[in-house]
Amino acid sequence: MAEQWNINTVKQYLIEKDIKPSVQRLAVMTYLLEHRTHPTVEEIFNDLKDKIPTISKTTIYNTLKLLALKKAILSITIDEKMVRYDGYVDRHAHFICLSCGKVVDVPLKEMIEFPKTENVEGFALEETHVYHRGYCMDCLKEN
Amino acid sequence: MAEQWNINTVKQYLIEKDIKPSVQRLAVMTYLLEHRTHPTVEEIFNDLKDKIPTISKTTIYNTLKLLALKKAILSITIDEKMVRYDGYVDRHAHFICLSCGKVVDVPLKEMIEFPKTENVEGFALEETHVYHRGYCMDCLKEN
DNA sequence: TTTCAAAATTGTAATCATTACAAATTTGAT
DNA sequence: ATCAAATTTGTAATGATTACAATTTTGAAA
Repeated sequence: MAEQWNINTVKQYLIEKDIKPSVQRLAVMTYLLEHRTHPTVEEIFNDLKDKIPTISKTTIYNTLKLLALKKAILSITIDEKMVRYDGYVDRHAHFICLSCGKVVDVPLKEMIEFPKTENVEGFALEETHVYHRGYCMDCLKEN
Repeated sequence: MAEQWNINTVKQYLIEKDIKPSVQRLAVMTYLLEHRTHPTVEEIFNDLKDKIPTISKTTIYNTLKLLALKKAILSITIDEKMVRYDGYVDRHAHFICLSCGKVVDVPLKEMIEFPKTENVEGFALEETHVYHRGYCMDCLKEN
């Protein structure tokens, strides 16, 4: 892993993004930086409630909505059932395995070119997502 | 509109895609070819029940799932709440207005290059989607 | 430090898209 | 005309997300 996060660097990151760094927000943001699995609300909640027993699922929802609004994280709609979240906001694509549901990052260099949002006329663009669907190696081997 | 569809050409299209053309499947497929609004299940159901009063929402769900599986249509997960559907399966991107929820097609020529799915190593890729989020002209004018 | 209003968090109840499932209907080959 | 398989349908269940009101925390001013 290229970067190393501690409580102060994460706190600083949130402040830069105009987010007041509460204990819960720090925990969610840190979780997403340390778990590059594109977790769901359920997964984040289940893991965080061990460290912060009083945390509620509504707070996870509120926090993720705020972090995404402030562009500190990405919300990923690649899965038809649940929204997934990504703590890394640099440009990259995503892949979901239609068999096991796993979501992984796809480096940009494996694509010809990331679409230039600036080139779409007549709209004020906020974000662009590239999603791939298919079957991962692990699932392909099993069948 | 470049293409003109009638019941026979749609029937032929379904057969080509290995889908038995029932009345309901023809109605859903025709609806998607004639309404390029990326409708939801609710919208399709509400419009079709006038022509086919006995049609059920479950059939709409079943049919859309089958059509998407056979790659006769696209299922679009650009909207966090509901899946939307597109009767056109040629390569193009989508844009959703974060204000009014409208989903429109974005021609490929407005992007540098559509990502080449063949270039992603280690996965068997089925589909690739490019989604843009932002604000449409109509909503920008109002604010 | 005390006070107090604004912000944040929490728990519960409601919403609503989607799915499960079993019954009813239709289809198509014999 | 028969009958099994495929399709359609209606209802009930599921489960992610949101609404909302109550509680707690924060942080500035006295």
